[in-house]
Parts: sequence; structure tokens; C-alpha cells
Amino acid sequence: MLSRQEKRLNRIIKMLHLSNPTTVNNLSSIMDVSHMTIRRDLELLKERKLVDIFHGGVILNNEKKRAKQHPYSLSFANKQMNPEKKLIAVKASSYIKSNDIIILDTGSTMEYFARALPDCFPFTVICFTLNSLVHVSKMDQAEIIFPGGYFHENTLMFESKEGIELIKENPADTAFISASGISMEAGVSCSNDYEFATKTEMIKSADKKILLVDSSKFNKVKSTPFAELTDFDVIISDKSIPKEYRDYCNTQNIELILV
Amino acid sequence: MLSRQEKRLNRIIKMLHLSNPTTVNNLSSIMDVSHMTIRRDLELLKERKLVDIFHGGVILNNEKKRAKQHPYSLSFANKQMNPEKKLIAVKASSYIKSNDIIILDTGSTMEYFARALPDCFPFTVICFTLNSLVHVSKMDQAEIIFPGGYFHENTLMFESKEGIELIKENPADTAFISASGISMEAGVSCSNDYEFATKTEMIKSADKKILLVDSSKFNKVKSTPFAELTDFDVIISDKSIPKEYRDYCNTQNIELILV
DNA sequence: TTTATAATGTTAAAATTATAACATTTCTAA
DNA sequence: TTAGAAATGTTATAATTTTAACATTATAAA
Repeated sequence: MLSRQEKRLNRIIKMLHLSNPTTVNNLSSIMDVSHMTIRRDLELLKERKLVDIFHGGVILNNEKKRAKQHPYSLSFANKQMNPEKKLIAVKASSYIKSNDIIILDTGSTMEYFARALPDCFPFTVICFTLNSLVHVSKMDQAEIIFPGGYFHENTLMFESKEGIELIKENPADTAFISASGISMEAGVSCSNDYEFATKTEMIKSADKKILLVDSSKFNKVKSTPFAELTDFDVIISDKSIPKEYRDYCNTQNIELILV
Repeated sequence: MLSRQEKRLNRIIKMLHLSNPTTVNNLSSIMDVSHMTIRRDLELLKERKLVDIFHGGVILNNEKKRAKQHPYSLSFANKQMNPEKKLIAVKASSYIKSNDIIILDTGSTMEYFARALPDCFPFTVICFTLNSLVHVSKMDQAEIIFPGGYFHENTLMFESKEGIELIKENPADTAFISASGISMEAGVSCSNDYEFATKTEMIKSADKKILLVDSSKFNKVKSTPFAELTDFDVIISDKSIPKEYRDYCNTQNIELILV
């Protein structure tokens, strides 16, 4: 149970989210406490670096906000391989045709892909992560299907068995899939159990399957295998992949695109 | 060639980009003009909707920024009744308890509500719109269930029959419902067909039903009726509602909270 | 240059906000 | 339940900001 004051502090922060900045008077009339109480509250919030006080009022200190954001978001993923990932994403976007239904997997490469989607002709996007959704929703011509479900904070993914049903209901032209591990022997794998059902259903649902993986993922095996390399029609990666995979794709008749 | 004043106006905006908000005194000492000059400048900037003035200082107006984003977002909804909506939202947030499962309806009032959610104890949020989702996903302690489905651009809502199944699967403690029309005879109504199934299922699913509607919605009937007033346990509105509704709630034993 | 106009500065009074000291209420633990 | 402590409210005074009226300075056109 929070003390009255702590409740007020929370409420003040909430109020600030609604209208920033705000005044001592406004707060004291809304909360129905004296201005001195509000001032004392603000002093505390200031000590906690949550707000800044100015003559007459208070403003959120949004240094914190920026720092927090999302653990996955871009801040983290941006750090490694992003030039390759961007190139891979841009290359992949050329596989989209007007009126296609496409399906986007999760992961940082897919966020670049979502950002690289063309917005000059109409098509339908099925996606699963908050990041992709935010980008896609800003597009003018795209229809969006977001199967939804339970939120997973580490990847910003939503999944549920009902979501799987929605994938089945909307067979896709092309699935753009990502992975954390690629191995000639162990196949294609990812790091989270909960992605399995969605990933396999995406692959089943789509006519054409395209795998987007930068070279750092090769010869790695992660906890959850979800497909064979031969399940894919196209693999888009960068020039640093091990040579044996070039030969393998050749013999297996997989189109290998290296950016 | 810009006039002196125009140059100052530009400089003030630049200063604000560096530190927002700032004070009249700070600006006048930096620009080496009198506080009256700064005040007159600020009046101009305010007329141009570039800044907001508060006692002692000035802050950038970033409504513009937001307005671009989504057609619905805040730009539109902000225009009418927003002080009441904010107060209603803040009031409603006090009905959430630790470990509750709550369910958030669509609409602008609900976006305010999503922003006003407490983040000092854990609970689960079920929601349907992109706006709510973006806010909720930034919270530290909230679990999120997003039923998902097909996207409706005008309200930023997602809905599907699979989404409805997810609601059924997660019975809520409290449903926070909004409406575009309230009428003693015709009941509670909204403006979009596609909201019907979700709204009725939300109401069925929740133990406690709270209706959030500002006074502008009273004595209006919209295209899609979805509930009776008596379906609700609590109605939160503002003091301008027609008197007859006060009596009605009294006789029908509906808790009526007016902010 | 002169003159009219606009822009800026100055000042004092009014309004608002801040502070500090003390009174009252509320909470907590014995 | 009650004493002590913490939180909140009240008040008067101090500090700051705002306003409005008017003085001064800069600017541009005749």
C-alpha cells in the first residue's frame, strides 16, 4: 500500500503526461490539497530527477524517458551489423509487388525491413511486433493485419493461438523471415520458444519464403529450431557468409542474394 | 533580410530546442533586450502556435509535431472537451488495483486514460488501439494483452473474431468503456459497426463496468447501440451533464462520478 | 535631413508565486 | 487508545513576474 504522498507523486507524474508543463495551482486544485503540499511533492520529484521546477509550475524531466524507451527497440539492435541489416532490408523490399499480402517476422532486421517498405503502391502487411507496427501504421497505402496476443517485452512481440488462426485465415504471398542461427546440419533456429508456433505458421502460410539473415548468424544453433534451409526460396545475406553456404544454396536450388 | 524581431523570434525557438522550457529573464539576458521585448516576442510566437507561455517562461508547443502522425491520434480529439476528458481519465485511473486485469475501450478519452495509467504497481492491460498500445508498452510493470486483428485507420483500432476469443479467454476485473452517444431511451451507442462485437464482449467479460463519457455525449444517439446505461456499475463524466441523468443514475443505483 | 511610425526600454503598481514559521490533522506503533 | 511523529494546512511576508502607461530610440519614406 502506497502512502498518500506517493500516490500523489504518481498522480502528478500522470498529470504531467497529460499536459506538460503544469502549474502548482492546477495540481493543487485537481488534487485538492494545499499549494504547500504540492510544492513539497514537487521538491521530492525534483530530487528524484523526475521533474524540473520553474516559477509557478513543473515540467517533466524527459532525460529519463529517452534513456528508458525499450530494451530491444533500436538502441540495442543498432549496435551490431546494422549496415548489413539495412542493406538486406532494402534488398528484400524489392520482392514486394502491388496488392501482395506479405508477412513480417520479428527481430531487428525486420524492423529495418518495416522501415524500408515501399509506400507507393498498395499491399497488405501482417506483422507481430510493436516496432514494425509503429512503422507500418504510418504508411499511407498499406493495409495492416496484426494478429496480436500476449506481449513479450524482450522482443516486443505479440503472440497467441488466436493470432495463429488469423495467419491461417490470410494466406500470404511472401513471408519475410529472420533467424538467430543458421546451420547446414541443424537448420534454422531462433532464441525464443514462444516464436516457434508463429514462425512455422508464417512459413506454412506463405507462397514464397524469403530468409533475411546477416552473416553473423551462420554456423550458429540457437535453442529453438523452426525450419530447414531448404524450406526457403530465397536467402538474403551479406558477402561475409561462409563459402560452403554458397555451394549449398547452389546445389539445393535456393536463390542466394548477397548485398 | 529579416527584421530584428524576426531574428529574435528564430533565436528564441532555437534556444527552446536547446532547453525547453526557458524563462523570460533567461531570454532577455541572453538576447540583451528588455523583458518587455521578450514578452512581446513571446506573444507573437504564441499567436503563431509555436510556443505556450506560462507564468515566468515559455515552452515549445509540440502539438504540431503530434498532429502529423495519425489522422485520429490527438490532433482531432484534442480540440473538444479535452480538459474534461483528462480529468475523467485521471479519475478513472483510481479504480485500478494491484494485479487487476483491466480492459480499455477505443476512443480519445481512452487514450487519455492509457496515458493516465498508474505505473507503481503491476496489473494487466487488454487494449485494442495503436495509441493505447504505444502508451501501455512504455510502462514498467504492466502486462499487455493486445487481441489484434484488422486495422481501422480512422480509429486506430484492431479487431477480429480471433481477438474476441482472446477477450473471452482473459476475463477482466474492470472494463473501462467509452461511447459517442448516451441516451436514457436509446442507451449507449458508438459510431462504428466494427466496434460492436468487441465492445459487447468487453462488457460481458468484465466483473465491473465503468463508463467514461464527457458531458457532450449525453442525449445523443449514434449508429451502433451496444449497451444499456444500467449495464454499467459506474459512470464517470463532468459536471455539465443534464440534470435528469443525475436522478436516473440515482434511481438505477449507478454510481455517478462527476469531475 | 526630417518626420512619422514602429520597435524597444523604463517605471511603478498590480498580480502571482515562494518561503518560512507555526498550527492542525493524520498516521503509526506502543 | 494514546503519545509521538509525520504529513498537511494556514498565514503573513518576501520575492518574482505581469501589466499598462508612457518615454526613448531606431527605422524607413518623403
